[in-house]
Amino acid sequence: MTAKRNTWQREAVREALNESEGFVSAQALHSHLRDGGSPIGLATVYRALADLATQGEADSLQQEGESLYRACTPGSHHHHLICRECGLTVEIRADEVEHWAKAVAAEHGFTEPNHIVDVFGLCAKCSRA
Amino acid sequence: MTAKRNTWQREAVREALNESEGFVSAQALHSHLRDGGSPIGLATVYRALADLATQGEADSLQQEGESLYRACTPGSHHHHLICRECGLTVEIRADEVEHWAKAVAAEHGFTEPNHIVDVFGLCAKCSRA
DNA sequence: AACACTGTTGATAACGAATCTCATTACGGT
DNA sequence: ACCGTAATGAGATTCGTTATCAACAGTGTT
Repeated sequence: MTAKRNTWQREAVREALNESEGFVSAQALHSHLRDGGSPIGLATVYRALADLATQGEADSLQQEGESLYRACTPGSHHHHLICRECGLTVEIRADEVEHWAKAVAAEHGFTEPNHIVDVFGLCAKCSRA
Repeated sequence: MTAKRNTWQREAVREALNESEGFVSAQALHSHLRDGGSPIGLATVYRALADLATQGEADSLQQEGESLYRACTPGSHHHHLICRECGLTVEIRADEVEHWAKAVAAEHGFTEPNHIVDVFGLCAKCSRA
């Protein structure tokens, strides 16, 4: 009976992730938690984030050689519109793109298609500055 | 008169990149060059690849914490269909996606939209195995 | 062709993100 | 309360990438 246990650390990471606007790095999240008085370890934050991503409770993307994470609505496939400046993130559904990806893959004989689709830009607020 | 100089090292990297099928890491390219008898340094390979990417002669993507590079047709915006197994890569044009990305960005007040779009899958050959 | 100027190279050190180790802790069922 | 074992965490380790800096080599000039 290998069972997954519930620890306050995992919950702390989940909460901290939910409080964060936009994508954050594991290290940033760890610092934030420590600043908040939590004695949580860095390795644990990495593990918790990896788990959350696996379970579909968090999305991740790679930027400048590091992984960034963000809480997301579980069970729904979606993509992100991200502000390069402030990190503000909007979830976007894009059925057209899903179909396109699948079609393009099939067209070239590829199977089991995955895809990475992210849009970066400057949000309205940052555009004015 | 700050001028960029032509060295055999840069040319060697460009050639090695053109010979490679699919995306390769800087380290892999360096090993390949050394195996071929070239005494080129690792740092130089990194610099050359970064330059090529900046000049639009190479595309790069991040996978599992490392940057991969590939020669590409300069001046043309395109995306990639990549085999997870063997690395075979196909350049794909996708005007629909370009428009979609621009539209979605504008819709949410975002300006200067960039986007990352890559499709992964198993190519016909690898699908059979 | 010799020269000087300066961009480039490369061995190595340094850095940083992420993972591994392993003794200790603590969750969860009995 | 007890036990089995998953989870934790401080530190060491791995690994990709970048910085350092003295030696080198393109490039334009004389």
